[in-house]
Amino acid sequence: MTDAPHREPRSFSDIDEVLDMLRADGDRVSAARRLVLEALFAADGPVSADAIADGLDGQHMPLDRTSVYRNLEHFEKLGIVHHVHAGHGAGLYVLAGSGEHEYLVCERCHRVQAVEPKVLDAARSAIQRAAGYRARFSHFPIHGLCSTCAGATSRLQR
Amino acid sequence: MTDAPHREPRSFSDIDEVLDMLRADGDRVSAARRLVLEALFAADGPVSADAIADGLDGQHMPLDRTSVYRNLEHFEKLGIVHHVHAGHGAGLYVLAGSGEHEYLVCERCHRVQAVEPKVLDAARSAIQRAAGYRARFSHFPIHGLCSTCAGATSRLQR
DNA sequence: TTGCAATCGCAACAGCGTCGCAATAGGGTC
DNA sequence: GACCCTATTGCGACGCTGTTGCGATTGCAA
Repeated sequence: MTDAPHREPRSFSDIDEVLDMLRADGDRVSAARRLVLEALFAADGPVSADAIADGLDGQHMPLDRTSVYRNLEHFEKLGIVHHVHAGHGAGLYVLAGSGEHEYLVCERCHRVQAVEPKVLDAARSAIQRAAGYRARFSHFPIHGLCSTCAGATSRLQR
Repeated sequence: MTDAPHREPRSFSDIDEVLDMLRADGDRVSAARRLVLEALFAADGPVSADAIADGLDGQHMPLDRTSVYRNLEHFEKLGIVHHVHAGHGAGLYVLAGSGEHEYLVCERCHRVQAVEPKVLDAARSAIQRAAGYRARFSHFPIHGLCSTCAGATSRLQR
């Protein structure tokens, strides 16, 4: 799970568009590649490499973990995929097709929420002012309590 | 590296104070425990369990990794130590003695900077407003570029 | 000094990710 | 459609981080 994409994120909305991007690159369109992409398109959020290898739900034939990791890394280099570290446990992969996102993870319900980077710009400025850091939450998300869990917790504490 | 401390962070400034806290708790003061604490006091920031086991610099006799992990976890339950995930790689442990801290990690130079929680309160409010999350950066830090590296990067890009 | 439970250290294991290498299979060419 | 070349696959093994089981050791209280 090497960092740093080699290309800018690329936009697409279709699996065939991605396959064409691969072909245009001189890459082969193998069965495994197709299945990894199908799993990513089928997922409704970031998913682990293992989940993809198992076919998310056991639908498709199980793929070799190594190949899945290699393809995800390959896709990441091409700007088709990127990954997030949502806490302990495995890294999670998402299609980059709809532009960059940043993430928030609830420490209690473990839900991973994606937001447009501009949503966090005010927070980014505050961090810049307070600590001099230019923060990015696309690879390592913000951790905390989502509103639902925060509500539940404070109700319990009362 | 189980989460959730069992006690509130406790304050202390001295290794003997900590040893007394252990004794007061009915815990034994073993050689291994003493060495782990010495390593934590000697470190000038968060350190990995392996670094502690190796004696930071090979000064003390190497300790068993398992024992180090078990002691760190034990100390964490007592509110003496807590740990941070600074990126890929191993978790990092710090004494809790001087109160809670939150962390920022530079994605480029990998330096881990600790700040008082109140420094990030404005950012926390901005996140609360923008996404409804109550953010905590004490266990999973903020990632980004520190001012030095951000400066170096923008200079290179020019 | 003795006795016993807390702690230790070793060996083994689990999860995540990577590497090396021989076998397979895309896909261009004839 | 057959052929060839090499990108890609899948297997086995490994590395790192952390955990578990268990017999041996050792604090420490009596």
